[in-house]
Amino acid sequence: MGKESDTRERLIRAAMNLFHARGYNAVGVNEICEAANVKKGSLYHFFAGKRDLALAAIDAQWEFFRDELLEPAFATDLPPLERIRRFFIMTCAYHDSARNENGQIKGCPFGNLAMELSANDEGLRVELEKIFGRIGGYLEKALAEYSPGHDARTGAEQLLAYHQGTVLLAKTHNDQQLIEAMAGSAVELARLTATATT
Amino acid sequence: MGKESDTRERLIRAAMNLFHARGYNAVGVNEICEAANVKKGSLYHFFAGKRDLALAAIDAQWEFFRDELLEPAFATDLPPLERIRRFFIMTCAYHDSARNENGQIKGCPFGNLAMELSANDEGLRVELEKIFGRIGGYLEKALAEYSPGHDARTGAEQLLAYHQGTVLLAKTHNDQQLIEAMAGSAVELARLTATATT
DNA sequence: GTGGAACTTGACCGCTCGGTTAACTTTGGT
DNA sequence: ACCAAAGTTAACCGAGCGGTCAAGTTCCAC
Repeated sequence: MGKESDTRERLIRAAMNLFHARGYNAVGVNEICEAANVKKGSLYHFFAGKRDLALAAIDAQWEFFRDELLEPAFATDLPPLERIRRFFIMTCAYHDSARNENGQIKGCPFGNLAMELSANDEGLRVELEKIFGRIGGYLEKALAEYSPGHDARTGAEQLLAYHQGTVLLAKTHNDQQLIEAMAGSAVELARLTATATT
Repeated sequence: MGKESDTRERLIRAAMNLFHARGYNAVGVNEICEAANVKKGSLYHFFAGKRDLALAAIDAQWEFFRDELLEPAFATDLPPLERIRRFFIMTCAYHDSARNENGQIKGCPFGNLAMELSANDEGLRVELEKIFGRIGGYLEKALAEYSPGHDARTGAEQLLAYHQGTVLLAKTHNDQQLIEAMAGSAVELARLTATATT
């Protein structure tokens, strides 16, 4: 019966959750192993080290983020700009439901790691850069559909920055409502750049 | 002759620079002591611990940020919205000149720490929240001058989010030019919210 | 059934972490 | 000149870090 070991998956899931909740350097491999109910030797059987596990965790986080947030938010049942609004609203809802044990908002899993690790690990920096590029792709597609022929790429980068900044502020204030409150201005920002002269 | 020991100040300066360059958890007290040319015992003579030193470093960073960036950027020699543009441009120039040894952009000293520590240390979270509030105050003042009677507070929060997100993206792409490129849209965002109906 | 790879386990490694201690030197008030 | 307080120094913690290893167990192809 295809009951292959799920050790590897448990490790990735535990690492994903712990890194998101508390950051890379604040979480030790022992803690990850305990959370995954896996002995440390097994971790080093499947992964070259903590950093390698982090790469796998980032990948898993991306798949989760794409399937649970990006794809639903940018589904084409709504007009383009309303998808962007929905992206912000769903981000707010997620952060509300996925708080830490201490009641603290976690923030963007990619933004958190990008801030903590970009200056220390070029490889991880590039990996997170790629993920931001993919998120930007969703925004760009919506903008292009809203205003064909315009420079959707730049507008997407602006909206991505606005989204990241909003989540960072929400985390710092520990108030996810801030994200939803910014949804309207995000849409206006999108409309503005899509109709700019340049 | 008033040659009081500057040990304490050297520690704060070293901690400020190292925490900004590589983050809180990635930097050890030994490294800080070496950089400050101070023995560890002296650190614990002046500070209760690493966290306490971090608080002092955040305070020093704030004074630097205020004097070198905020005050010059928001000087009233320019009209309100142009001060906001100058804030972005000066942020870009700063990040260009203050790169790490490895050529990597450091990012916002407060945003970095807020992302890394907000979920782990409520006290530090509140401290960084206060600093964001002060930065927002500068933006709010400019917005209020541009459009008296409007809700400058909300607009300031939006611009602060946009600024933080821009710096995060610049750090992740390791390209400070992105910040300057966003200056124009920041001004448009400011104009937009200052003339909104609500 | 047997052999070999995949996987698991727990003991163990060197190292660095944040922090402590006690003895010493300097400093400033009286 | 004296003394206490302030500051400095180097040796020293226990703990936890990321990582290793060799012996065991499970699993599957043949």
